[in-house]
Amino acid sequence: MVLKDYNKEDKVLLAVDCIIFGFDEEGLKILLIKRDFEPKKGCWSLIGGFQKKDENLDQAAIRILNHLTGLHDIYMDQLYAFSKVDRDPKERTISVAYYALIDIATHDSDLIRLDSAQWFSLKKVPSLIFDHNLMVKKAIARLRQSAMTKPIGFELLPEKFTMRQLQQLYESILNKKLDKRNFINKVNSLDILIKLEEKDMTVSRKGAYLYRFDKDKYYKKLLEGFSFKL
Amino acid sequence: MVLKDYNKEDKVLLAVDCIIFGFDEEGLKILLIKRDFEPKKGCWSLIGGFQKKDENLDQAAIRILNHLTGLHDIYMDQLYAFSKVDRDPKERTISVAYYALIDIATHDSDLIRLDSAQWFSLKKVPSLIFDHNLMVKKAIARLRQSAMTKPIGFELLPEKFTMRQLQQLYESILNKKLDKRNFINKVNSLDILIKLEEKDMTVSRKGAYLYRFDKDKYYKKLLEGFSFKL
DNA sequence: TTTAATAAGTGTCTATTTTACACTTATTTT
DNA sequence: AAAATAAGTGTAAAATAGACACTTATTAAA
Repeated sequence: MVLKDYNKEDKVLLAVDCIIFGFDEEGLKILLIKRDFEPKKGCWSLIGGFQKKDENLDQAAIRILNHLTGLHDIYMDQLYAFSKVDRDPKERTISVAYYALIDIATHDSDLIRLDSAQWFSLKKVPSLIFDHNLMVKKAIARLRQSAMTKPIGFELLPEKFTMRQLQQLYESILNKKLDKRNFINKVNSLDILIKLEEKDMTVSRKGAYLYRFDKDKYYKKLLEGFSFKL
Repeated sequence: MVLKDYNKEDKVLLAVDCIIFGFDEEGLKILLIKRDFEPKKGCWSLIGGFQKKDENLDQAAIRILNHLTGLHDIYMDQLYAFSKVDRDPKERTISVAYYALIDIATHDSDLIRLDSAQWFSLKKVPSLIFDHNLMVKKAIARLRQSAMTKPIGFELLPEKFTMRQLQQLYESILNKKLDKRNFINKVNSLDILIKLEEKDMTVSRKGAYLYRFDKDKYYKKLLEGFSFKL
């Protein structure tokens, strides 16, 4: 064989589905939409769409997310390619899943126009179309893994946040209670937070100091990675 | 929109490329082939092929690996989908990379018929076609990550092996020297090895005890995971 | 204005894990 | 019999992780 004939090869539809993690005072959630088209019209599903010829998968994921939710400038990462032959009953489709992290409050305004979308707590995710529940499961596992090896939070928390919020974020992700003092000591040892003068007075009578991430140090740690045993 | 017209969507060629890691007395290597077809005939490349309609990606990876190398019953894992628009100059192609782990000696006989294939030490990987060097880089990073969070070695070592071989494997993967005593202590604490009566007398005058993996405990640890700081 | 209620904030001690480090042993070849 | 080779072995110090309880600032209610 001298020339491989690409034309003889099967082509497939390539979809992108997005697992959008959000965080608010109730904990970690994912964003789902009620499908308004067949197949599986009326069922809950991840946000998704098809890749176009002139874009790579990252771009497709960003476009689809923005188009369906209005969200922009969102952190996204590729998760996994799902390829079971009959995963989409209508036509052979391979789906590359991406996951995104956002702070729900910060992006609330973007999402207001989305009446068919809804946030679901991780523990209350309904039955989804196709293999979307599997995608969600895998995304949670990945997020958990990430939480223990690199700083996350930057994307999921508002610019200013309290230690308690950060702890609650980690508790949601890891699905377990953490000790307040140990958590603070650990986080402080990472040296990626800046303590502000300002206090958040809405959550308690005493008020809680606000922090923000030191972006430079945050991204440095992101590259290095660490082992965060919690 | 009530019915989404799948037919309007772009279809693409979906390729699978395999990063095959092998281990022998010289260390960790990857298997490359010299392409005998266009484009890029004569260049070094990963083993790859196209996915067919009636198979999922895992199956495609297994088929391609077996077809091109004769290897079978090989551990493989999906790595990442590479989708840069012009990654393949001939036609728009998305490639899902898989990586495989094998013990070179054990599979030598399978590979004998492959005169266009060659093992390259990780440090001497030549320039490859398309984005294959990027794939290799990402696969090494993944392998390194895996080595620290779950037991590997089962696939890369012969059935019976010495502690030194296991240590050399980890040294190759992590690309650093490890302390002999600390390594043994750590490995023993995992409780996944069975020490045999038998010694390997080929490597030293004193001989070295052979070990084998306790499959049950090995797979149990694989599910649990661990933190292996080396 | 005093009291009660709420969540924030703070430090130490113990257990576990990780790291550093050097000599003896079994065997073969000379 | 001596020399050479790689295997095999343990302990102490340092770093990290985990357990644990009281005080403080503030507001709302009495």
